[in-house]
Amino acid sequence: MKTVKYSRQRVLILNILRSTRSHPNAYWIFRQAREVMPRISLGTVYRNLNFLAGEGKIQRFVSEDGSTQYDGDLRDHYHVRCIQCQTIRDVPHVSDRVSYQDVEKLTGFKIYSAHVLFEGICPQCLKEGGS
Amino acid sequence: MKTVKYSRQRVLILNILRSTRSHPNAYWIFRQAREVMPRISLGTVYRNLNFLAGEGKIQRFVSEDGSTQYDGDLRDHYHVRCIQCQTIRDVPHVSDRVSYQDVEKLTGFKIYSAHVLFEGICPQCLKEGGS
DNA sequence: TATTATAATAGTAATGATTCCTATTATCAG
DNA sequence: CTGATAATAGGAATCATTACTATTATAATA
Repeated sequence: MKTVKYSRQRVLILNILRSTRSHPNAYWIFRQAREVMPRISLGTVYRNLNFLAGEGKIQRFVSEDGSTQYDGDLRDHYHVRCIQCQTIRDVPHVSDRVSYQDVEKLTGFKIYSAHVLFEGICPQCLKEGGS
Repeated sequence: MKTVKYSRQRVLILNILRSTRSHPNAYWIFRQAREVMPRISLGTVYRNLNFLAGEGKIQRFVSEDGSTQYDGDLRDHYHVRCIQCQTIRDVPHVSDRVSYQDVEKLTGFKIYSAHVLFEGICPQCLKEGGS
């Protein structure tokens, strides 16, 4: 049987992701990791992010600019993206819940998860933009 | 002032997208377009898809495999993706609505749109998979 | 603690989607 | 019909991600 080995690299990557509230991409995580472990390779970062996502230890989602972003926060929450500065922030709690049952009835799918992404303009850009 | 010119290519691409209920990627649209206009280039397809999305004439969203998919259906609707065969289908109507106002209060963002993506296993794969 | 099978790594090459560049062509206002 | 210029075709360039391979680190077991 296949035994998973928790390398120092794997543990480091998971810790980096858990210690930030942002939703970084692989390259950002790579640069952070280099500060601690100067010879770690970008391929290792990608391999582990995919592994951790497969294990359900982190969340991944694909952003508008084509790159993938990762989230160490597993609690069920939604996201908002600013269409001007591209920042992604968490939505801490939303009163309305989208009903899995309704969707299952309508589509025949067995539903396991839902991703909700709002788009708009963040307070910062609203202030600066003027409009 | 800049006058927009509606080239035959642009019109063709929009029509292809409106005549399908699938959510194709740029390359699929390119192949369809070639059937009608054999010298059209992939760059033209990309340029026009971006243009049409900017005009609000089509919707675009980024799929799990990193490629972008396009949708000619502008009515407000949700999507379901099958995590096995990767197909994306529309969810025709959902009773619960996610409240923009709540999100605006919680985040300070001005919200313009929301994308909802459910993930699960489609009827086809449920049947074949057995589990 | 030492041995050993193999999972995981570093470094680099390869891939694939998308954008950029430029000379040429098509569109449309007058 | 004509001129200004928006848009195109084709190909090169870019960027994120994956694949490849020889080497190293991990963890089960003796």
